[in-house]
Amino acid sequence: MIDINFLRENTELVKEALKRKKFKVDVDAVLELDERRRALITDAESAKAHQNQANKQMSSLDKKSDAFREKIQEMKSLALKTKELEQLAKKSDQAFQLAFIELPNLPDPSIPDGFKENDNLEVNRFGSCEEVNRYAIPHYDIPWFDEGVQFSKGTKVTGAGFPFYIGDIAKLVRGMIQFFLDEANDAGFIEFAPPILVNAASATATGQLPDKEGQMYFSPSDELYLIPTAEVPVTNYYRDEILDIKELPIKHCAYTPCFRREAGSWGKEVRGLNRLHQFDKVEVVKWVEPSTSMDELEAIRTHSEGLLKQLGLPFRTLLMCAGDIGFPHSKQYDIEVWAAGQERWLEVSSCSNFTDFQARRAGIRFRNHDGKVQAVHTLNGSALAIPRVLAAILENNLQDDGTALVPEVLQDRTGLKTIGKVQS
RNA sequence: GGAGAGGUGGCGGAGUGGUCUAACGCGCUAGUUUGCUAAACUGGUGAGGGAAGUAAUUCCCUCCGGGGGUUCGAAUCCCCCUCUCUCCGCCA
Repeated sequence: MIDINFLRENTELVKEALKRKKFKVDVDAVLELDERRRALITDAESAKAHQNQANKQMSSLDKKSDAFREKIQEMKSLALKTKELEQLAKKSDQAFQLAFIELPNLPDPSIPDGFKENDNLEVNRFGSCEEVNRYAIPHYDIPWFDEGVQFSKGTKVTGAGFPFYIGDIAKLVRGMIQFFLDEANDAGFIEFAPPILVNAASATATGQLPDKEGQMYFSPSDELYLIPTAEVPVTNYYRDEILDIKELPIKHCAYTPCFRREAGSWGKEVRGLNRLHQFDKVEVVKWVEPSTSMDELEAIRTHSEGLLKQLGLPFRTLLMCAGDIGFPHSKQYDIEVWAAGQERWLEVSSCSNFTDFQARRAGIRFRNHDGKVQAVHTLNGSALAIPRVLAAILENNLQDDGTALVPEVLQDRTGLKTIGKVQS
């Protein structure tokens, strides 16, 4: 959530900033609820204070005296009135919280305006997508692809979008996970192996709830959500804690499978590995001192870009426009890999600065140099999402004999130099 | 899954209806003393929210695992949930 004090004091500025995002909000309604809530809280608290004081006097009275009996009668009605006022205050506070939590984070001034894909600003590019590999074809059209990534078996066992990876492809997936984790470790991210089911409080803290309710798999009997990204359990590790400023920045990474319902986005654009309900991803997460967070965002972006460079895959980095970034995001880069067979860009990483939005919501704070408790800034980045990287490797690295060259950094980890069958 | 015991501040730990403004100890911190360190002594030491003030600050409300209840009044009594420990069962 944003800072309520900032909202009260800079209402117009907040309104203008939120107009840049795609979310419909009614700032005035929130402020009205806030005022109403505060008035009712003041009423309830002064009634309670009065009652407390009267109660204190009672302890000095003899319980058997008439004075005590009289006082009790008086107190009964006082208590009743206090309870009523407290109920009103509680209800109005809940109404406020409900509306307040629907306000998205403010977009950073440095990001471009816009609501469409081509409003995003390309800020970096590596490799060439014009220099066509004449052997490249879409990964799902590669003759041996169906054998290595078995959608039909996955559909039988689970449903669409849950493929089996077989043999060398499975090894390649494992090798990538290993490579990404090794790189993150080398960059100072301490590894987590987190739970992949989370409760509603966690999903709310990181901003998946209420905004993306329908996008997560949910187990009603346990009231647990399957994580859409490792960000959720990893960020919540420090929920409701006050961190020591000397510990900052805290850096963690985690490999997890990720689960997304992707309701309503099934179709031609999502063939093969382009979009799955379950996929593997390595995520990096940081908790930082607020003044450093924009630099830390650049560091995450550079880290993720470095992975693609080492894999030798062409990519571009987009600075996302205000209308295209997520609910809790302030600034976000998307990194897209070039899939030479499909001749399209595939998003393989999203690097985000949530500023203090997530941290305030999640109660992750630190004691600043003045000794005051303040929300940290949280950031995260995919480093990287595996199926689309796999798709890019298969497409971009196809050779004249029909096999695909395994990137050098993965060769030792997998024991493979090439993947697939030689064409007969 | 069954039985029992528990969950109190940063930590240990007392408290079984009003004097809890949570004792006492440890830790941390400021000061005094001191050639330095240590020790001793003295004071301070949480979070969230509300009101007033430019502000430093002051006053108030809430918080003893979570939620609900009883009561004029709950850390304390009742109900539900949850977690930890011990024993038993089951099990990758």
